[in-house]
Parts: sequence; C-alpha cells; structure tokens
Amino acid sequence: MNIGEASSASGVSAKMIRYYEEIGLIRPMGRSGNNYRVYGEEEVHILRFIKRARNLGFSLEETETLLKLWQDKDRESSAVKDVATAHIGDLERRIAEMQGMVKTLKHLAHCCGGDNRPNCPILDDLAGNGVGDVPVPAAGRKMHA
Amino acid sequence: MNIGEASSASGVSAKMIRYYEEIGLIRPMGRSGNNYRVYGEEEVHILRFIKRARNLGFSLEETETLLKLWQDKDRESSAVKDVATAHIGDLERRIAEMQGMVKTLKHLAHCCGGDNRPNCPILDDLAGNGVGDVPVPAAGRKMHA
DNA sequence: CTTGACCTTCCCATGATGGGAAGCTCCACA
DNA sequence: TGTGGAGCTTCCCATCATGGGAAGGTCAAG
Repeated sequence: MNIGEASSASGVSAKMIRYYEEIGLIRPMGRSGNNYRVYGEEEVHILRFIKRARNLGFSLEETETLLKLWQDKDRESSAVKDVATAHIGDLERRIAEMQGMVKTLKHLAHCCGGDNRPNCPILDDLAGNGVGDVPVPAAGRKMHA
Repeated sequence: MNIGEASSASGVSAKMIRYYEEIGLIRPMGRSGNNYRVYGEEEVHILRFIKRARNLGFSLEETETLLKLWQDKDRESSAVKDVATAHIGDLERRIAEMQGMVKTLKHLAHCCGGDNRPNCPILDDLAGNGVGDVPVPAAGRKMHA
C-alpha cells in the first residue's frame, strides 16, 4: 500500500505521515523499488491511533508517549492515566480561560446598541473605560528588570 | 519615552511592540537622534487597547479592525458588535470542542484502573477498541475542510 | 507515446511570541 | 576621563502542527 492509500485508510494526510516519520513519531517506512513508501495494516493501525489521540487534543509529544505505552506490554496503566489526567487539566484550564472571555464579551455586546450610531461600550472598554467587570489582569510580568 | 518604558506602561513586551510596528498594526514611531523609538501617551493608550483586545482573545487581525473602528469617529457600533459577536461564536465553538474531548477523556480515565497493571481502556480506545460511547468517528468528521 | 495521477524531496507560510547574538548609545559613578 | 552595564537597534531562529506548491521521477491506461 502506498502513502495515499495509507492516508485515506487512516485519515492522516500524506503530508503529515511524512512529517511524523521525519520527527521520529513513526519509524521510517520501507521503500519499494521506485522509492515509494510501503505501508501495511500495522502501520495504518498506528496512524489511526495517532489520529485519534490528536482528535482528543493530545500534542504530538503526548501522543508519542501514549504510542510508546501502547507498544509496551509491561506498561502500568497509571502512566497512561497520568498523561490523560494532565491533559484533562490542561483542557479545563483553557476552557475556563475562554469562558471568562466569553462572559466579558457577552456583557459588553449586550451593552452595545449595535446600531448606526458610533457610541460603543465595547470600544470604550478596550480603551480602558470599563463598563463594569474587567477580566484578565495578566500584565505585570518581567518589567523594569 | 523609550520602548522599555512604553512596554511597562502598556504591558506589551518591547519585542511585540516592534513586531506590531513591523506588521503595520501600529504606525512606525518617530526616532530620536540615537535611533531610539519615541513614544507618547497616545501610543501607550493604543498599546493598552491592543493588549486588552488580545486578552479577550481577539486575533491581531480582529484587533486591527477594532483599532480602526475605535479611531473612526463615524463608525457604526453595529460593526464593532459584529466583530465581537463573531468572536464569541468562535470561542464557543472551540469551548464546545474541548468540552467534548474532556468528556470522552474523563470517561476513559474513569474506566482506567491507574494501577501497576498494563490493562488500560484509554489505550484500547485510542487503538480503536472503544470502551462504549465514543465520539469522534475518525472517518466522519473532516478536520481539513 | 502521451497524459494524468501518483510519488519523491525541498522550501515557504501560518500566528503570536520568545530567545539570543552582535553592535550601538547613554548614563552614572569612580 | 574611563568604564561598566543597562537599554536600544536589527537580524535570525524556534515554537506547534499543518498545508501549499514547485520541480522532478514513476506508473498505468489510453
């Protein structure tokens, strides 16, 4: 099976399959006489594993860890669970951050007439003239040295 | 005021201030005799506006639009509201996507012993042997578009 | 033999940010 | 007056995962 077929069988683009090989996520594939990469069911299975891990938001680095654990018959399931749990925490942090943004934005949008007049509390808020609650202080880092 | 001072006054790093200038988000600053960029209150105000827009998750492109609307005294507030509303929708879509991931992951993690035995439903699921309800049908939902 | 669909490698772009090098300027202090 | 260091300048590189596209080889069907 050539790369195109492996691609449609796994849902991973040919471009990405080559990239995964380049960064060492998957082993370099054997080549047929014409220098084309050759794939078997085994490889497609691995690619599908990667695809699913990516769909769940795991980074390629985390995916690599999971892949190694998958192939390690002596793994401890706690190692897998740890990776998953950390990822859940990461997702929840990002979700909370975005929810904060949505909350503020909805409040501002609600206060904005959205008509043909220039008066706009959204811009007022961005300009520093808050309409109420102000999110994300987030500024004061490495200043002044 | 030099770039370092403008940076701590606005919360935008000097690196980013130069970058914003480079991509045309802000006008090139005047230079003093020593070739240092010179900033005034006006510019710091603009940088703070950008900072706040970024904190609310607006892209630099959206920020540019908002900035122009801010400076356009004849704007219609509906234009601003449209940008904000579209962004809210975008955030909500991403939140929903991540919540789906979290839901699946929590289910899997819940089913995983997390002990010293190799048996692991998380890996089983990634390998294609679902543990029950499994969203993300690898073939059905096109990431690409 | 030609055409077109594949495959190969290589380079570039994305978005927003940081790191760091090499070289300049400025200021304070001895 | 010299010197050190902080701060400024530009330039290049890295991130993360992905796609676009060019230039060229290969294969199968017409």
